[in-house]
Amino acid sequence: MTTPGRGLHGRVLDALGPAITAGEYPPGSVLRTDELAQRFDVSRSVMREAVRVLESMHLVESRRRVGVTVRPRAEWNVYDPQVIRWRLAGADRPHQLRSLTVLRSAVEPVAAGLAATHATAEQCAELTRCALGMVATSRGHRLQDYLVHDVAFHRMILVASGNEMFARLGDVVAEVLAGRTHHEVMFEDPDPAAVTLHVQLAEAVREGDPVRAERLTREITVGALQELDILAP
Amino acid sequence: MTTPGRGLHGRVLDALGPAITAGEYPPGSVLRTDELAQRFDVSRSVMREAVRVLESMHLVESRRRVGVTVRPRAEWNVYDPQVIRWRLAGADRPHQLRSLTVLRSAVEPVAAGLAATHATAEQCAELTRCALGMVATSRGHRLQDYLVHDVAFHRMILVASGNEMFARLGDVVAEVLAGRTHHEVMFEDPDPAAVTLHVQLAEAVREGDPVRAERLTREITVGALQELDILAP
DNA sequence: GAAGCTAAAAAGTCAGACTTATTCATCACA
DNA sequence: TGTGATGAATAAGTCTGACTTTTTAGCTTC
Repeated sequence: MTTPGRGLHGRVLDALGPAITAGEYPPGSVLRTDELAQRFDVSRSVMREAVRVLESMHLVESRRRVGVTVRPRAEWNVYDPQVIRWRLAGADRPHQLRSLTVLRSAVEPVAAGLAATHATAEQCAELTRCALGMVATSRGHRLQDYLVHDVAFHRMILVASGNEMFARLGDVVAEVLAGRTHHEVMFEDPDPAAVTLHVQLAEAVREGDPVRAERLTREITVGALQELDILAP
Repeated sequence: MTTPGRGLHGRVLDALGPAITAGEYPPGSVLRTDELAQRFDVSRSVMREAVRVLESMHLVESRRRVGVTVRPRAEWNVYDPQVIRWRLAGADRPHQLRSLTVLRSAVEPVAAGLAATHATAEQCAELTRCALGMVATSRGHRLQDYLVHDVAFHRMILVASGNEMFARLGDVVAEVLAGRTHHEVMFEDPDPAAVTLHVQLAEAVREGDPVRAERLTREITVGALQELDILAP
């Protein structure tokens, strides 16, 4: 989690961002900087900085003589980690979770395949450590500890792929896994089959078997998708 | 392409963004707002807005008493369309092009599979139109016209997938295809085999055959990757 | 009814004064 | 000698008020 409230403009963003992404101000809505500044009790300069940030996320568009217009959802920078967090915290969390899980199902298998050929010895070792950690915490209602290893594991796969675009999805995957553990599914211990798949995946990467690594990851992500289907068919 | 120079702070960004992403200010470099404001001949308020935007892209970090620090590349929001454009315009364009093409190879096949089951009749029709347009412009050095249809085709696949995360990669794919046509490979007419694959893909989606759609798209993206290997082995 | 003019509205810009957090160097004390 | 407290310097952060610029909407005129 990033620092919540780095300055006044950050506070404003923490209030406005979630409101906009939640659809509280529907696309086309017009806000006025001065009015917002009054509402949040900050100076116009601070408000302007906040608007600039929202603008860079393509959440709003600022035009002279008209005001700050909320843009349609299709134009939002939905890969911005901040936007993702705001949306995950809001009402369309289930929808968002599904979108991201589908993205994972596309990216992670390919990343795992690349990791099998590119991973360094240290990365392989770390991967195995994570898998063992998952095994060790997979029983006895230690979901919180399990999550830590799970996140580290998937993050390492993405980093070890050697592709920076994949690597930067680590935070997204972390959010999805955390969200799953905290609010939605998984009230009991994780599926033993899934744990085994992770151990085997670490093996495949270590042995430099991209085909097997990709196939195993596909099984993992299919499982993640099925979890969602069970929850919201 | 977005509007270049929407206000003074935009001009500053158009100068600073490319400089930072090009590594002109290496990670750890410290800039001072006042100095930058002087250099670009703008007021401090304008400069502060620009810094806030760079900060929201995780390109820099602003801290009291120390200044504006350039963050390490690994922390940049590399999915921000603006950042992508800056980097594609800079020195590590080849590296960036490769990263993005690998991303395409992961995402597009899955998107095509989803499109085969989710695409509306109108989307299927548009897809076919695009494919025919590609055929029509595939000979006689009409690369510019070909590109338009190619971009529209891939964009439609991503949109028709029904997943918003995929849909938002349309701009990225457009940048990659445009970059390829304009500067790097493709001095002659496009590969006829690739054109055929697109026609068949439109077919597969129309017929609702996800497996075939995914397989065909994999062939297309493998081709795109090979093009890069030929250029920079 | 179309073209052009005018006035208002809201963002954009600037300058300057002031506040606050953070760092670094100095100094006293153990 | 090392450690902790003190204080000054520094750069970002904030606020205010005046002014500029662009764009729209309404009105006038032909």
